[in-house]
Amino acid sequence: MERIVLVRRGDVVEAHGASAVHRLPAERLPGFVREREPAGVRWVWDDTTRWYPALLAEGVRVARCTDLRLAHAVLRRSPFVDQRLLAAASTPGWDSLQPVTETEAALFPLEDPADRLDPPTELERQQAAVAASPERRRLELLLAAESSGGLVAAEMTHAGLPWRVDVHERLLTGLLGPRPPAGHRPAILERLAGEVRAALAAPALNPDSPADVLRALQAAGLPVEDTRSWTLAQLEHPVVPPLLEYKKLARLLTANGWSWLDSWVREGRFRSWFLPGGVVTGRWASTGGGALSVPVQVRPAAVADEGWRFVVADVAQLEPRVLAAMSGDLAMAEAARAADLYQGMVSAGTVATRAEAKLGILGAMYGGTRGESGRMMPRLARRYPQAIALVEEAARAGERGEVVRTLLGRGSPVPGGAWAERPADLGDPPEPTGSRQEQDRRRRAWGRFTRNFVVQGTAAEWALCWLADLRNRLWALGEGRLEDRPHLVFFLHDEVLVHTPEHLAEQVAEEVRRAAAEAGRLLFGGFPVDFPLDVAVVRSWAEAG
DNA sequence: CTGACTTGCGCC
DNA sequence: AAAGGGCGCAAGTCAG
Repeated sequence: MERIVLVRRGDVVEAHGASAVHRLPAERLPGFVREREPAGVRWVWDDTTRWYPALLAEGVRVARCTDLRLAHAVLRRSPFVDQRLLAAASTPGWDSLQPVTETEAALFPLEDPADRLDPPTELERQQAAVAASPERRRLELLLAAESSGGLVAAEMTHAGLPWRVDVHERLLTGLLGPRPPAGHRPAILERLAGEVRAALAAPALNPDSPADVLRALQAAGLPVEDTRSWTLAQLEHPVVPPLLEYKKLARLLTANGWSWLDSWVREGRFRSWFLPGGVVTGRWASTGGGALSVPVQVRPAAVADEGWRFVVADVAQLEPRVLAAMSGDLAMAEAARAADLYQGMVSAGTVATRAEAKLGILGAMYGGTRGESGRMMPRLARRYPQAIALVEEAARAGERGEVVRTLLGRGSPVPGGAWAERPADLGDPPEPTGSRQEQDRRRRAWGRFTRNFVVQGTAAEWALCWLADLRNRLWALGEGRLEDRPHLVFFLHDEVLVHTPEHLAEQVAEEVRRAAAEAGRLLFGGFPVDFPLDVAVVRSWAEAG
């Protein structure tokens, strides 16, 4: 497989191949890539977000790339890497390189810091670091998956998630009333605000101000310290129903109301940016429109095009299954043989009820030590010794300030300022009796983070492999441009949406399952753990699950 | 006025 | 019923 490193030099692009360097004007790049792509090329560039959108806009899709920014971030933290091999004058530049999104580019046409970096030499350092690693194979898989994630993310932004403004607006009008002029509350919110003020005898109350609401609740004699919905729901008072209703609808208005539509939906597509590796654990982040927390409430507006369908797939209980596999815990893997892992634990006699199983497993992965989930731990530790030992060891390592890693070698951050130095920095006077307790509290909190890191991060690796393999399978199902074939339009930790012509939907569903099985093999070889999917072929996202 | 922080809540 | 881990976002609040 030929490797071609692309380098921007002003308006000229240099393409460094194995035997030659081509220089071409930037606008000829799409043609250049299109021509060479069929022969099989791994394109190497500083950062997918700086190159790929322009190629996609010209209808050019690439099969493989190396994203040096993403790879650099992984290698710099990996305990599998000898950091000396990565060191260079430009290391801080690569460390601080940020992905670009269209809005930023348009608003801040500043000189790009990427232009001061040299991709060919960075590639050499990265290759040397991987080659010298005792865990070369794992790192290679992680880097390939991460780069592929960069391609998927750019393609999802390019295609956008089909979104029906008319459906969304009907939904808003039904719940809130007609769209009000700027600066005014929708009629239904205004009515609820009036009911809240009346119930609290507070005519000037601003229900959007938590502090204001808290004062009014306390003045009415209610014993509350915050205004969270759950807190309010515990109270017996006439203000509770209208206030809860107000908060729910106000949330819809501010998070996914008319201005959200104005900002994020264009030409029938919700377009946000997905940022692979945006979370320290390796999960994706997003920017623009809160793409990773699209409420169930508005999902009816995500509707496939005429003659098209969504294939919606999610993995049941991804993280516990990953924990079973990465720890090699055969007893837990046996419970995971059931489509419902928690039910499998009940069948095996480990716990009495599904609710207990869920509580115990979540507690083990998140570090819940109190209440029922804490009481469950001894039983889980007896039954699933390897799985529980893995998370316990990760927690202890974190408490000692050590780095932990995922299966493929993504390293956790060092605790840094998070626990010891911070109180002084904040001017928080260390109380003689409290400071030790505070330190212990911080240590335990970091232990909960590292405990979760190993599982969440390895689950993110599984999901990346799933996505990468699925991307290739989808491409093979169709012809023409990306958006004419079945293509990914959404990804959320353990769930994907594929937009596909209706006649290919069943094939897509099958490929989604095959890709999941392949991801399991890639990460865990022959270890007997299943990753069962819920797959639905639907017109609207709301019909799934 | 801007920017940083807090609060609360949506998603996994 | 959450809790316990990870996020993004909007509005209010407050310091400079």
